[in-house]
Amino acid sequence: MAKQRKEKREKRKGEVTYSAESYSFFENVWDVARLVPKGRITSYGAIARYLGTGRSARMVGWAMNAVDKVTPKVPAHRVVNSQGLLTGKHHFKTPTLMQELLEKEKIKVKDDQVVDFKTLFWDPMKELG
DNA sequence: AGTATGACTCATT
DNA sequence: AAATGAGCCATAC
Repeated sequence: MAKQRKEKREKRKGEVTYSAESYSFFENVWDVARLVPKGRITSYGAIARYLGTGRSARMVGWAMNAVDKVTPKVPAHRVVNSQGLLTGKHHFKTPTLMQELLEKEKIKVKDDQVVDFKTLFWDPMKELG
């Protein structure tokens, strides 16, 4: 029994097996995240709102937590919180990776906060809808 | 099965 | 202007 459970777990890790609803939700989150242009950023809440789930920004965070398990890759580093703060940096391979990736795209970061956040902000509602 | 926990956000104080 | 509380809802334990 324990073995079965373990196998189930492994499978889960490798694939994306959520309930039908959350499955599409996660997929949508990733899709939107992938649409964020290089050198721009967006926020969890913006994605949530674009998907119509309004206040479930936390779930967007959960979706980001799962980007390891999914392809093509999702530029999770381009998703920050509503203030432009790099709140998710501890979930990257190294705590500094997120900032490094951003700086690679000419996005300046100071004290874990994106400089010119307002200017660089990419709103899916505006850009897509 | 119920509680705790977030890569969040908004309103209120 | 900074701190606090409440809403959010899928996972983890």
